[in-house]
Amino acid sequence: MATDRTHRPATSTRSRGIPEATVARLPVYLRALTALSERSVPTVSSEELASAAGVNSAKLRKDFSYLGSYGTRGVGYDVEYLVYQISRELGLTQDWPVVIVGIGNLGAALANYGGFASRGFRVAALIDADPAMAGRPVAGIPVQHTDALEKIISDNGVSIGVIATPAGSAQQVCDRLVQAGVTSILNFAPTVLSVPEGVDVRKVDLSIELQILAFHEQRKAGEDILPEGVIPDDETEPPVAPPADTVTKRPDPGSDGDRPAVMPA
Amino acid sequence: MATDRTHRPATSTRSRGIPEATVARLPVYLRALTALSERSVPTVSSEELASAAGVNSAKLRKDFSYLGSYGTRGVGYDVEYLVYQISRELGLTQDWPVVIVGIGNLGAALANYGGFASRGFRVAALIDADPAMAGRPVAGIPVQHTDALEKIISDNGVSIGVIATPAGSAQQVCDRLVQAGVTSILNFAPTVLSVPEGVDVRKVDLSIELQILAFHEQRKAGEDILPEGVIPDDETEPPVAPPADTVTKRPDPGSDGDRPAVMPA
DNA sequence: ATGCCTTTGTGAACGCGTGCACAAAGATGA
DNA sequence: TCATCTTTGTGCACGCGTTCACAAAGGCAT
Ligand SMILES: NC(=O)c1ccc[n+]([C@@H]2O[C@H](COP(=O)([O-])OP(=O)(O)OC[C@H]3O[C@@H](n4cnc5c(N)ncnc54)[C@H](O)[C@@H]3O)[C@@H](O)[C@H]2O)c1
Ligand SMILES: NC(=O)c1ccc[n+]([C@@H]2O[C@H](COP(=O)([O-])OP(=O)(O)OC[C@H]3O[C@@H](n4cnc5c(N)ncnc54)[C@H](O)[C@@H]3O)[C@@H](O)[C@H]2O)c1
Repeated sequence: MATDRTHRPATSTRSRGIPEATVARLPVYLRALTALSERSVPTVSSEELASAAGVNSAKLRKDFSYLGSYGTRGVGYDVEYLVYQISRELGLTQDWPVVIVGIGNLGAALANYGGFASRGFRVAALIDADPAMAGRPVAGIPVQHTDALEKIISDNGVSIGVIATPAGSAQQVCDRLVQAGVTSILNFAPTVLSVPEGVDVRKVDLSIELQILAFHEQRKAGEDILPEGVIPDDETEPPVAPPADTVTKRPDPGSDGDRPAVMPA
Repeated sequence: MATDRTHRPATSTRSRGIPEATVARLPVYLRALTALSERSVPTVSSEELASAAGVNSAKLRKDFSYLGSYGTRGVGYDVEYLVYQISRELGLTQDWPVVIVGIGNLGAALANYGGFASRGFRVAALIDADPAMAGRPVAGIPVQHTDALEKIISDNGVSIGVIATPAGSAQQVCDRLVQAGVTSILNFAPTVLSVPEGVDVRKVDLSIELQILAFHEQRKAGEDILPEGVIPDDETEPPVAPPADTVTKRPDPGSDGDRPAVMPA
């Protein structure tokens, strides 16, 4: 998963009784169900659907139980009916205008993404700070300048924004989006966005995903070489030099009023 | 979070003692630490770093405790040293050749992504099935035809592959990658990939992210209308038409194998 | 009707992840 | 050397999420 709910530990967790983990799986079920629907399959068992969605059947049944009892024992679930129920639960029965800010390589790719409009999401506008891009159509939609951001959000009643600007501009763009009324943000920039309570932020970070894969990859390689648990589990320091001379202990306990240590927020 | 570890419940979970949740946060810490390092900040307290990374300080300290005791009580953590330790733990001290398959809108954007090479990841090759793209340089790297996939993987010792092909081709491409020796896959196609044990798959799914945001967005809207907690916490059916007339309870307990209810998307 | 067979819905147990709160460690200054 | 102050490292408790296992429900055939 490239995303990761930013904050709201207790709040969103109990979102109306449906566990967050379940909410995250509903789209997956929906996709599988839609495929079945297109093949005119009338019903599916939890086992079959779970297999298609790549999850445990008990988990799937429990997930559905949060929505209500929509299955028929001995038979399974009605595909069409379930598609509707999940769509409704996810809020997909209504139209969600979305704005994409930062129409560079990624932003343009997102704008061209077909799966975007396929489920109730509509690209209401493409916004970029580069004056040279203003008016230029991308994916059939003319790019508008950042100056119009607030008006666009307001006029279209946009509540979901996608940030695809460089990291340095992300927080600033985020602030403007939130100020203008956006309450859900999908962030592709490699930055931790800080938003006021009530605003949801999900992030997609390619770099993080690769690093997580690298971690496991390294483990696999390590295990191949060291099938035995040679040194128990403590190769922590041996490899490199622990804090000693490098930069760590700068010899000067005195005043040093210049470099104000860290002092972040 | 747009990604989501596909399977391996017990296996990867206890990866060498470091919890999966911690592994997923290490890249975030690393990014914050790198920024501090560039500003020549020598040390940080867990509180400051946690704030920059957007997490709880206790969580951060516990995360670091899995790597060893690298902090100094009363002072904090040595930035440079921690950058090194985390990099090593994530396997970033080595070079990871990566191949991107499917050089369309998204694949091209990924190829152009600078943050790619910044941390030990190197785009070893760009692969596409379209003969017309063969040889065409994208981000300075010539696109190669799918026919050469196996040889490319093998020659470069690639163990990480990125799939950016249409959903329909994803599983097939995945199979070839795995067959050729890739053991970690980052999948951007909206499909559930099935892979043999030992292969890691992480997925990035824009559509799912938006749907999750829509769910919460819908809740927010609903709460605005119903400020009071009228019915305690069980508005499961009241809000919307429960199985009754709409399409819900198709009035006919008998057969009726035809057109079920609504079917939105 | 009745019994069999399939599949749901969920109680209960378990494990992971989170966050509090604090003892211990170590730096700093007298 | 000793007291004080800061910040780490972690024991502990709690809640969410996962999975097992099974009773109950319902379809279907006889
Ligand atoms: N390209 C990828 O595959 C990829 C992958 C992961 C993450 N990202 C991240 O996504 C973001 C965009 O990547 P990219 O490759 O498209 O970069 P890019 O440089 O091609 O595009 C960035 C665009 O944002 C615009 N922009 C800059 N500041 C702005 C502002 N304040 N308001 C509005 N628009 C502004 C620029 O004019 C430009 O068009 C970056 O943060 C990058 O790290 C990209
Ligand atoms: N564009 C986005 O923003 C975006 C967002 C989320 C998900 N996705 C997904 O990413 C994938 C790619 O999206 P896109 O917009 O770049 O599509 P695209 O059609 O622009 O590009 C797909 C590319 O894959 C190549 N391809 C097809 N079959 C192949 C095969 N068997 N082997 C190698 N290459 C093959 C095609 O030649 C084409 O160049 C799709 O699955 C899409 O659903 C895209």
